[in-house]
Amino acid sequence: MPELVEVEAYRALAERGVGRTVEKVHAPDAWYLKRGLTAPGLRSALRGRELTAVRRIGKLLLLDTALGPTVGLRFGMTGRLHLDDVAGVDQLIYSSNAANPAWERLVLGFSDGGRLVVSDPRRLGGVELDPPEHRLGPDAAAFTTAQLRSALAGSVVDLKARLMDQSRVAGIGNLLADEILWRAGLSPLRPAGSLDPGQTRRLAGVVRRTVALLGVRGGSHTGDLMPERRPGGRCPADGAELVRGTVGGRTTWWCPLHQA
DNA sequence: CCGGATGTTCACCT
DNA sequence: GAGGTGAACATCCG
Repeated sequence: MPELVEVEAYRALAERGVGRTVEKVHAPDAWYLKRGLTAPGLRSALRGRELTAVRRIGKLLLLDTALGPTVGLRFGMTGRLHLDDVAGVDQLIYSSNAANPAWERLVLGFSDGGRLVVSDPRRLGGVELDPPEHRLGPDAAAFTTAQLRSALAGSVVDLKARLMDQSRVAGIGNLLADEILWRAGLSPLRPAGSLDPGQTRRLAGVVRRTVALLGVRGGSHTGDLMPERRPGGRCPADGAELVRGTVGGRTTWWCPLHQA
């Protein structure tokens, strides 16, 4: 599913669109257009505009246009990006890997004949103009220890819930959170504000390294813990049987032996 | 064949 | 204000 890792791959792919001009806008699904946006409104806002930059904050992909609005793309759990029929990621867990034109929620046709396509079977993502970027916390791929400290400080909320709070830290979803906490040896149930300075510094490092590693491997589902997230699964580090629970409203797996 | 599980965001409630 | 809960989504798995 698209967490920071997948959306970063989407961003790199979408770079190919920079410098090209939008000629056609196809937005057949009104549900997918958020915050009052309509298909005619989107069309008139984008047609004839050149893409000047592609950015990413957490799981939010941003397409800047010359003298026009910024397009915000969210991919939910099952959204995919294609550009000129090249896929942003090879495989997306929890989503169908088949292609189906009925799942195309947004198509930007460029004047050179290429096209940028957002397809999303379950329609959990969305498109908006000029999204409120300021509501997102620092990006987990590049944040500092000090930024993580302030994101966690003074909170009694479960550590995992805080890491997934996009307004505090942007980009971490459920699978990434479990992998990070497993690597850091921290229980998802730890009060967020209970980490000492050394633990916070180490966690910041684990976050950055895990994001980078899974990016190289090719997705948020490529963590070492992932194959063991099932009944009877065992900790790859010490062999203890993993515990399953609900933390921050999401299914959570962790090692009761070394995650404290 | 069908019920349950799946993660993200947001509206709503305490 | 901060934190918790549930709805909506549609497909896939057992």
